[in-house]
Amino acid sequence: MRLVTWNVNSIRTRVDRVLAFLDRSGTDVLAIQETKCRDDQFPTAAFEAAGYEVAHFGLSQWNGVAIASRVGLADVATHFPEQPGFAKAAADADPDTLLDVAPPLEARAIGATCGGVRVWSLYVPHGRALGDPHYAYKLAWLESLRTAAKTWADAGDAVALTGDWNVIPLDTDVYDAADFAGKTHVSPPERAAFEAFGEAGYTELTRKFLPEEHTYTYWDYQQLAFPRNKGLRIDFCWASPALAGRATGAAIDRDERKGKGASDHVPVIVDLTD
DNA sequence: ATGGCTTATAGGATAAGA
Repeated sequence: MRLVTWNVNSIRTRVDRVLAFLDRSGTDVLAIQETKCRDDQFPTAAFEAAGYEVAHFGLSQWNGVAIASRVGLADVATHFPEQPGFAKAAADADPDTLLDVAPPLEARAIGATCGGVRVWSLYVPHGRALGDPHYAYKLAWLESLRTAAKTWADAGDAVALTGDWNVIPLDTDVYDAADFAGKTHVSPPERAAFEAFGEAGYTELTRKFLPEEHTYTYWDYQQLAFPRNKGLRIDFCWASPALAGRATGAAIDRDERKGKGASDHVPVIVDLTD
């Protein structure tokens, strides 16, 4: 089974490019992030015409996650257990006035069982800045996900946690680590929250097969980042113990960043035996 | 060329991204 994750940065803008990728890549399951639309706006018919079932979870123009599969799509979940919510208004307000009003859930996780694998398409919160409420939200989100992931691993489930993790795990995963000093994505708490999945028994499959330094999955739209190869490695696939041994390879489709109308992220591919 | 941000929005200044 070929499993791909791709932050498409608007599915409505990118649908032709995504369908062309599916057509040529042999993808069985595509985990999509940043669809930037509501469920009723998602181009479901185009995916179905290409032979894929789709589950999408989108609440507004922000975030939005989906799974497209041609090997089955069952038991869809639009959040993981204890997934925290976030609201700017709530974050800005006096905590004492919030009492026990829970911040709303964001569309950042969707899970489905595809071809015998429990696939989660994940869009980890950005964090915005160290000390920002969104940064605390990011760490809490990752901690809750790790707790859930540990229970799945302990149950022996074949789980793929694949998506845009918004963490740069190593200094060699960024064009210039000095440029990110004091910013999000590289802070020790974020890196620890990411590596905690390894401590929970998971294996990051793209690192296993693509260990070369300065291997990127994202290039900013600004300042000629792609022609200058000023990229980041932030899209990953963590596999549970029951799944990791089935991995046979990984690839990053760098060519997808070329040309007009590219997303700022490229597809990240892993191959799994049945 | 791989080229100096891009996307969405009760619709154009703002929020968000990394």
